[in-house]
Amino acid sequence: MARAATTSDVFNAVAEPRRREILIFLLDRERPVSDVVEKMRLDQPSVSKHLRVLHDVGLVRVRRNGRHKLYQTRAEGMKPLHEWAAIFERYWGRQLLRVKERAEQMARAGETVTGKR
Amino acid sequence: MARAATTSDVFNAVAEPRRREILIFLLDRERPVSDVVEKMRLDQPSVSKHLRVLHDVGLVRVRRNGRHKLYQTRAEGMKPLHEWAAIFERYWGRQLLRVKERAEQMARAGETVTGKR
DNA sequence: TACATATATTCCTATATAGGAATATATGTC
DNA sequence: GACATATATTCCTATATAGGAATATATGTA
Repeated sequence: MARAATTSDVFNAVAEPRRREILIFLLDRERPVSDVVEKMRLDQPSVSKHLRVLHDVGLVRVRRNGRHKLYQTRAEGMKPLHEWAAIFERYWGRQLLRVKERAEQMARAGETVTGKR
Repeated sequence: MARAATTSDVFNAVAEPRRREILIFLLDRERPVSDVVEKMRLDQPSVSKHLRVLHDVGLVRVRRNGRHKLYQTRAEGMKPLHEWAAIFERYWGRQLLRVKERAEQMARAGETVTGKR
């Protein structure tokens, strides 16, 4: 099996660095595709393709304004990713402490019980 | 260009659903590969390969215990992902409000100015 | 309608999987 | 050392890109 499609979920969509940049760029206000092209220094078709992926997974919204299409990041779309990452938050301090404890324990054992290096 | 390597960063590593499952399974304590195999219902080589990716990006730690290797999630490794997702947090409520406002505005315009439906 | 501008889609290719199958490596025990 | 157990690596294949090139579609304007 190959990798899952980039459009299969938010996780896959934001795996691409360019798309993460685009999301930040479109976070504070809506902008036409041409602005993204200029900012990203990517060809227009590439930008359109990235925007399509982001739209498919609900990370941007679009509306037409004349011949422009205005894209903006849908911050709520990031919730699944944020909530998932938050699961790990409560383990940060705790785990660092435990690893440190074990390291010290092993260091003591090395000093007093064996000649282990 | 193809997609970036799964080992290029945390974002790419967690794009794979199985790896996300493994990370949760290994979050509270260290476990041998065989436990992961049993839990995930994947072949052992597949699990080893997933663990390799996770280790390469710093999302798990390993230590040998006899002929077992004990893996555990390194929660701190998730920080980059968590911090990046957190950027979007402050836009959640705000954006929802604005979109609602504009929708109402357009609705009013449709009622009073034109016959637009 | 003809034309310019803005954006999207299609076609192409090199690349990187994810999992299955087979095999290799490492460690413990007798 | 011989053998069993635990884990890792290699080889294989189907699949899905990401970007470049070319083209198609949509909209505004004269």
